[in-house]
Amino acid sequence: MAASTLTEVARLAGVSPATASRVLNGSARTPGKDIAERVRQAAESLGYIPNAQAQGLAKSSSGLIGLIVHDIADPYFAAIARGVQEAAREQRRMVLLATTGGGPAEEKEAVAAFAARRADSIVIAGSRSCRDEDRDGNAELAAELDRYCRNGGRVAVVGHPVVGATAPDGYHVVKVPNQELAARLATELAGGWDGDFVIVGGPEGLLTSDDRVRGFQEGLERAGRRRAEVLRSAFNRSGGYDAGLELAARIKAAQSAEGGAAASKLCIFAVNDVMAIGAAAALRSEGLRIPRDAAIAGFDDIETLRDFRPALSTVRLPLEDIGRLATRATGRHAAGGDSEAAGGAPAGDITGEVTLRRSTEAAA
Amino acid sequence: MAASTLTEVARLAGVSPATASRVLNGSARTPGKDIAERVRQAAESLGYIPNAQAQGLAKSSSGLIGLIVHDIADPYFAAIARGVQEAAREQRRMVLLATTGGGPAEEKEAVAAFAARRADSIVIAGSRSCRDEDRDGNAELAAELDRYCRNGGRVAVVGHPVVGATAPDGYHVVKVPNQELAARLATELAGGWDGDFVIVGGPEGLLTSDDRVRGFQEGLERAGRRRAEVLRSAFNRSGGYDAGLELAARIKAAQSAEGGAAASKLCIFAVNDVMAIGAAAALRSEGLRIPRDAAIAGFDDIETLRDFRPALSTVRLPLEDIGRLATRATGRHAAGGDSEAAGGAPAGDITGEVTLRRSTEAAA
DNA sequence: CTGTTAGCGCCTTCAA
DNA sequence: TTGAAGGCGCTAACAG
Repeated sequence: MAASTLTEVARLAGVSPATASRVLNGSARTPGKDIAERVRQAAESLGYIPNAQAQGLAKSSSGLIGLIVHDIADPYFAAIARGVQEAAREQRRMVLLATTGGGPAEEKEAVAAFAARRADSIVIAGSRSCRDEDRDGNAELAAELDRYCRNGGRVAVVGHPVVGATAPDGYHVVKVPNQELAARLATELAGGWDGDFVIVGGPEGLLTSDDRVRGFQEGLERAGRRRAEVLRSAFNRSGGYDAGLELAARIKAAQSAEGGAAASKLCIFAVNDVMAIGAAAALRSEGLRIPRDAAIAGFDDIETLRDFRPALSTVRLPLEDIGRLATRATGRHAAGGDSEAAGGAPAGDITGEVTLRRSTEAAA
Repeated sequence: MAASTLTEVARLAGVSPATASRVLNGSARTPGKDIAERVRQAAESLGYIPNAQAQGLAKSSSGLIGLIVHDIADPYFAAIARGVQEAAREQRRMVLLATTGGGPAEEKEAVAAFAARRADSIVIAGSRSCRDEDRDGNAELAAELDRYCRNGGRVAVVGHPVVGATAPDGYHVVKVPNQELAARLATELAGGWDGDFVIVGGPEGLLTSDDRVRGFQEGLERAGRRRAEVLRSAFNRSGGYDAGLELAARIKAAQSAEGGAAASKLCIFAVNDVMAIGAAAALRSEGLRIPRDAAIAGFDDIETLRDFRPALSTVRLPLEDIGRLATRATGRHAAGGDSEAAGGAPAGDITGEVTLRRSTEAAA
């Protein structure tokens, strides 16, 4: 009742298993046309499906690519996953999914699990952290990755290298110019905004968040503005909401102090779209309107959020491309820096685009 | 340079591979404490990672669960995927992801690929179709699933059984009461709405869409209202947008004909949230406001869309639970209908909740 | 309680 | 070109 095997196919076709194998997979070239046809028919009639585990064991390569994300339901990761999936399909590989909630300890476990399954490569998405509490976790993750690479595995990390990881062979980083883009966003915003800026950031030590905060401050400085205060909260909608409540209180206080809405208005930069949406919801729940009482901008340009009103100013990141590129970087043929040397722009060059929309319009 | 093997560990510990295996995995109980400790140390010092492929080959069971979705970046599927992922983790299994774009042909390929990898079970999410063009595809998919089940695989389908599939052992359907919930939505809506209803549905033959359309009509009827006209378009945001444009034109025509906004207003039911958002965007782009000029409701209650304004009336579906349940239904210990017989409510009973929000408020 | 012996299903040298 | 033999790493029956 178990699935039929290559041996059975061979027997039915009256050939040796070796021959059957040669026909059904493309080792050299398909042997004698008549023989080949017989084998194929036998396979067909038995409903033969090759056992990938056995193939993998014999060839020691599995056709698997492991993807590690914080949370697959987060639209940011879902978009990256789509890119990974597409690229994997091109390479005729399957993707193994692991969600970790963001801790390096879980990430380490995921890497080990992938290694056990002999995944050919691993893509790690999700912000790295350099907080003290994550020190040990990071070190263990780095060690695990190192071992994986030494055993011939390929790794691509989105954003930042794993903290403390040496860069062994097969270790790629898909860099995302968070800092530069945040700076550009700040500059453009400063051009049309008189009031002060506030940043709603994630916890200190989250590299992606830190980059965006730093970049935004730089951009402000470049535009001759004073640095923005930074509020810290969770790197998700609820964090944004909390910060939003705090800000709403301040705004209302300022408004009543100055006796009118003519007060200098605040422009809020949340380090990702989801936080921005949370903050906006909080302001709204306190009776404030955007952009009348405050402006707000995010980062990522999450597709599902594009219909949000007022339309959110943000930085468009090509999330799918990021996933695709990371995956391709770990492909069999992507080992060397050839594409970089030959084609001009390195294949891993991600770029984004500042996108100003209504949420930061100066007009009341 | 390749990862170290069990044999190496055994040799280093001075025991037989069998013993090492017994220690490192839990077959009976761990042998002699001293021996066990030695083996564990040897494994540790070699950085031993068991080869899951080899284990799978030997035990003929892989610890893999395959998940088939239309598009992982679609928040509906992403939410289900999260549930699947969680349940898989509980069962110490890993999830293999396949995205198909919705065609039965691709789904069949995915099933075959999972079968090749010897996935223990498969979860299929995404609407079934009974359109003519999908007839052959459905048949092939059904055949493939059948074969998979006969070989001992377990399958759970979300929503509807695969068209034409006999129900072999190990084949589960997680039913979603789309029709009933849509009916309830219609009834509740009818209670607070005087005007006419229109349905924005997906293409005819998409079972989920059809169920929701049918249910909504039923609910209307039950409430003593006349049936709604049904507009057909793509089962995604852009389909909703197209339909929205069409409706906007009608609404404006009606308004100017009656010379005022006092005309009987339209309530639009889009068969899923994403379509509803698309339709809402279209209305807005034509200068119409919700719920002033028309009401609108969706289905699913997608999390990312909850901050949309005006808040969307919809039917909350426990997407994560659905994924979890589907996964559990295919677990090793979920074979029989025991849970159903023993625990009262069948484990696969999904329920939803009508959630009325501002988008369908009658007040102008 | 431990070691020995066969495979799991396939691929890949090697001879023929 | 085709077949025979060995092994990928592990587990599961036996035997000791």
